[in-house]
Amino acid sequence: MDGIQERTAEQDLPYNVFAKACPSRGTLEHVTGRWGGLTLGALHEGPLRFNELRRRVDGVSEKMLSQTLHALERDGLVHREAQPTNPPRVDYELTPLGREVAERLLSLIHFVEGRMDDVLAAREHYDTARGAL
Amino acid sequence: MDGIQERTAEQDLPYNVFAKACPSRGTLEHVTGRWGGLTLGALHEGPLRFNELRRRVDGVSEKMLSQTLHALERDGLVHREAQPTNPPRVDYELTPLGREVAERLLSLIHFVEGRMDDVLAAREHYDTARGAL
DNA sequence: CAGCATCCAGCTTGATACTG
DNA sequence: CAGTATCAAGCTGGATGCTG
Repeated sequence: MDGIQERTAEQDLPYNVFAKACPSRGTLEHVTGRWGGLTLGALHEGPLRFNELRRRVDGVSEKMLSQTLHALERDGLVHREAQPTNPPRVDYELTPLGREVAERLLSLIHFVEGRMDDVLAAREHYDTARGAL
Repeated sequence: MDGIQERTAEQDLPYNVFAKACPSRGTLEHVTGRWGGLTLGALHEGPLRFNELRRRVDGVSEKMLSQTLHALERDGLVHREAQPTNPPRVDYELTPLGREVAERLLSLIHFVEGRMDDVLAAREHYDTARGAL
């Protein structure tokens, strides 16, 4: 086995996602939510403007992207840079903290992407086993 | 409104979460969803029975846990071992694939937990800056 | 271009009750 | 214990229209 840190989930941290009332739960949800993860992932490549981001994150609506961006900015993961030009130009980019979060997220995303064949196979197996009952 | 197929600066993978129609998107959502992540995190410590899991994942309802577990089992991330005893006993545990996913997820979770002070500070800053307008 | 406000369909969720 | 079934409520998110 590789040298994975074999710690049991609860360490002596002040914050614990497993507790319902912990604020870390909320932040984790912003990060892993439907659009949060994809937004952070897209921004990991570099700064993007609002509509660039929208095209990049396939399927997101204007409203949801705006909402997502606000939540991430509030959590200090994304920096918003508005230029008072006409037409307006606004760039979004990851903060150093956001970059670290995005890296860990991307590690998960890429892993899942890389193992989709296994997942799909498991799915098929599960479904046929069920159908046979 | 078709999706962008082009990959970004990413690697050359057949699956791409950024595309709306990619099945990896669904799996990623099972994994990072409201309860999926916490469930995988809890199971990373070892096998747990249904109600143990419920207690561990604070706030999850019976129904949501059941639903979550089914999705994860179908995706091949969790293994369900039922013993036909009375009263019934069912153990859930991660598959090897599930363990790898859980590790990456936990890396993210622990990172977020460890930086919550920064997040909370950013939040406060954002809110007071807004309120001042 | 970069958004905010509003409306509302429908999906998600939580209670509750019930089964094996 | 380990779930399933059902139903109401509420939140999510898309469409639309408007502003600077």
